[in-house]
Amino acid sequence: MPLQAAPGQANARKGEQTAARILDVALEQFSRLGFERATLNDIAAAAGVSAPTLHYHFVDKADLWQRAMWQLRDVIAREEQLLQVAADATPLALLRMAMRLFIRISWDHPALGRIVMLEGMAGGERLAWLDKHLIGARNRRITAIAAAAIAAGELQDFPPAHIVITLQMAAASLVTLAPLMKTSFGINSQTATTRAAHERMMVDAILAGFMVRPPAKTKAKR
Amino acid sequence: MPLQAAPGQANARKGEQTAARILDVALEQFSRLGFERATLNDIAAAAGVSAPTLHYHFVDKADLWQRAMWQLRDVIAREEQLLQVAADATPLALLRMAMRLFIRISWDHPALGRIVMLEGMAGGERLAWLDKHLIGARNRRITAIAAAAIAAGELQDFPPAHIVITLQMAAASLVTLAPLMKTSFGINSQTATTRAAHERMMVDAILAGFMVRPPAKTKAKR
DNA sequence: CGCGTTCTTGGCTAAATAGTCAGGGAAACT
DNA sequence: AGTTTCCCTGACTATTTAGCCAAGAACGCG
Repeated sequence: MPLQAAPGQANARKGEQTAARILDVALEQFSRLGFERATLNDIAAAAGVSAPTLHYHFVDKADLWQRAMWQLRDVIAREEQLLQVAADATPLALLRMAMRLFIRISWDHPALGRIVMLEGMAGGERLAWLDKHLIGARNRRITAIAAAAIAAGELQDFPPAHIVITLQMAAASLVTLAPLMKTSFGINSQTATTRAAHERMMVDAILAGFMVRPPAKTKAKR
Repeated sequence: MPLQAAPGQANARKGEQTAARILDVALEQFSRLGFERATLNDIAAAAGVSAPTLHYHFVDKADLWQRAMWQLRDVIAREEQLLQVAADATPLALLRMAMRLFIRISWDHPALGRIVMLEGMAGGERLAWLDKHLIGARNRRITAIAAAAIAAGELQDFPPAHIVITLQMAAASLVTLAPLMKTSFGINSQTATTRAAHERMMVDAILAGFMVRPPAKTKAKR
């Protein structure tokens, strides 16, 4: 069940435009509030339509949720593609690349991180859907990369799944918890400088910490 | 607004017992589902009382939420105490200690991590309350420790707040995202072995990664 | 036992929410 | 212009939810 047609089409039927607008709003609201906290009334209002319009374009609240999530499909597919292209690099290089991609996605599409956290801690059918259609394959692929890096002696020997989840959470933490950062520290997570500092930290500290202590030394970067 | 009396008292009035039972259930449900997803009916049912009983013991849903959260006060206070006692250790040692404590709390009181994530990504008045009464002082205290460690040349120079949040998220990730771990990897996060592996990883990889590369070498641990 | 206090409940209200439906307006095609 | 298809809405319903109240049950204490 992909989207009905390519978006942004010049002469897209009018309905598709409003459907797209609704989906944008829905993704935002669902990812911020979760499935039940987000109300159809609010989504409709924010999209500039009235409530029954939602039921014209989408059969259900659940259907709307799935369609909204499906928008993220392209984002993840693109990531997958990039990893595919570089598939002959060393596992460690792949992992570093995956991490950078994850940070980029976290900043450019913060909804994804929020959704994964929200549903990942709640469990249930929506998590099952996400695992099946959005994040499962990707999680397991990156985990396989980590396992390969361990087997190649490039990474310390910890459970690969632990490594991957921890890296993901660490990478997404600043953006996903943006309100907390603001409240507790007065820090605005969305800025480019914050992102740059975080990316540097993830590579130079976190990923470096996972690497097997080098025989001699790493390429001194700073 | 502390709890009405010391719990566990032998001849605690009957009402206090049920109130305590309600608070337990409420903490669980609120932390799993968030404020609005958790319903008073469900909480009452799970606590074995009928709905109006909640309004006898607590004025409001909001009041119930705050009281439920307040239970975590002791947990955090105890942590604070331990850090206080060791206040003369090096900043790095303190930070390592704080991390270990955080991991312990994550496993023993998983509700805390869930709440921080839920409200920390949603923002709003409840996050403000949490910051004021539960996690704000603690966040800023640990951040100060990190800053001291940087100043002492023990830690790489990244924004202390970034370090602290990232460490916390990494420490709590496995337990907080237990359903995701189960769904995507078939891993049960709650087990002691999982926890042990995670703690080892946090110290040997993550925290080690943050440390300033030693002049010669670290005390080879393994 | 008698009586007041503490605790709990069934039965209610008002508000909000997901979802339905018939009708109307706009666009497109003939 | 006429007509068909597409798109949207106002007005409704059923259900769920937080919260209220009066009555009664359980308990403690003289």
